[in-house]
Amino acid sequence: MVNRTCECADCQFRHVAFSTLDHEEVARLCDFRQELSFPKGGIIHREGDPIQDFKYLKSGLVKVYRITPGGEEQIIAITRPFEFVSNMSIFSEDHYIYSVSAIEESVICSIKLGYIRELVSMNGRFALELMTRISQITDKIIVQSLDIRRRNLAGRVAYVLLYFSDVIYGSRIFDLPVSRKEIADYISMSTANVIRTLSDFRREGIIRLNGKTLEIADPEKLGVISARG
Amino acid sequence: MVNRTCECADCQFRHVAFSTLDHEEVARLCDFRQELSFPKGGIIHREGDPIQDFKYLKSGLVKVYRITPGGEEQIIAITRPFEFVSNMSIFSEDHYIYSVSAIEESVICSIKLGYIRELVSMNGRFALELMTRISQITDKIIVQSLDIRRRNLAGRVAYVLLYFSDVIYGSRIFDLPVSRKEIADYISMSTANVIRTLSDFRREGIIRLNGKTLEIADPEKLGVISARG
DNA sequence: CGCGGCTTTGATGTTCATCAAGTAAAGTGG
DNA sequence: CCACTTTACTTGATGAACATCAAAGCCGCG
Repeated sequence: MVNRTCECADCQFRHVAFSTLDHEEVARLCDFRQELSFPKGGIIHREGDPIQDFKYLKSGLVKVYRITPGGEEQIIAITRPFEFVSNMSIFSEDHYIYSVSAIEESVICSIKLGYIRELVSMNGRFALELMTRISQITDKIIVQSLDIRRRNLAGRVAYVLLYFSDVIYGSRIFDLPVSRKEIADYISMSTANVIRTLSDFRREGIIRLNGKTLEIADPEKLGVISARG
Repeated sequence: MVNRTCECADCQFRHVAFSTLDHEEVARLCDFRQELSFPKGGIIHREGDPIQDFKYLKSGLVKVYRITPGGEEQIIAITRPFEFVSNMSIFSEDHYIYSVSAIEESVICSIKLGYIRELVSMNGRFALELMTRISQITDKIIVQSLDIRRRNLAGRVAYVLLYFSDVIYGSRIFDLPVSRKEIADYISMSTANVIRTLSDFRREGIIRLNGKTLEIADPEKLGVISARG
């Protein structure tokens, strides 16, 4: 699960937020860094765990979620690499307010938060770069939450399918990474109605759906439903 | 509308994010700073305007909102002083993605963004302080949006009344700062149903309501409705 | 095979938005 | 200050949207 080899200097992911670090800073980074692998379904951290590391996703796919007082999962984000995993709250809280788990097998780069704070303090360009990245990510989450809220059910399903297609996979054909129930938890509707809406789209020829495999047959129409909804 | 006198060194709002600045930095701040007053209803900035300043609210009450493709207002936040006004996007975008207007007469402290970036670069403690503040604010917005999404109508109305009471006014009796329609735009429901739900609460003795004046007569029951909804 | 979890569909009732009509309140111009 | 106009508020009635419940099919896994 842990891999301590460190080739940060050559890491292709330095552009995520570490492009401004100099030679020595990168070298020190290795001392504060771990690479962690998680199997499908593995929990990266839970609500309430103490925040001790700055983590970002190197490969895989994760979901960020919380448990409501009623005991249901509410999914906040499903994201690909380069989006931070512990983006929110690392500067404002000392315990996580959301859980994160791996939807696909995932690799996390985990850096001691103390060193990140040190870098922010010492390296102004790093501070600016990091703020920019974190802002981008939180902006996206807020916009997505507002987008979902203002849509009706068909609009929500269309929206999330286009999100998977355009943002997550960049392809009109892909395997749904989550269960119907998780889609429901993501866009705040009931599982039955997610399935019903998918069946409607299939009957209307907007999508082709076979188990988890989905093809968006008519992206324009799906876009109209998403926009109008 | 503009007030150029500068007594930043003594400003009671330095704790917002400027507590770590030294003497000289505060002095320079004055060169990059303006104080702007807005009447009730005044627009502080609009979606699409270029972002040139870091702004925060010194007094008053503002709403942050966007216009949906359908032409309706969707309110993202209603906030009191110390919460930044142009918090989001100042590091990730060069044009505002939300509009902000004054619900009550408001005073904004507006600082050239270039100087803020300079401070972040030069003063690590300031960078950390600012990141912490911005994180707190975006965290709150995300949580609130998720909270609203998972509630039914009665729960949403109860939630927003408790928000006004506990967070905005700190009192069980207050004047509603916004119209019924704005409440609807805030919690994503129709105006008629906001009114209906308020009438229900009044009939059940949970609130007393006379025009804009509202008293929460039974906070416990309202809390239950908010929690269960 | 047989069991348990995910999926699908139908039936039902509730929740909610919309429409319409009316009332109160708040501006506006003379 | 009053008549007029407009905007905000309120309520009821209606139908559409949506959640919930129940039953059955499917599929993977022991």
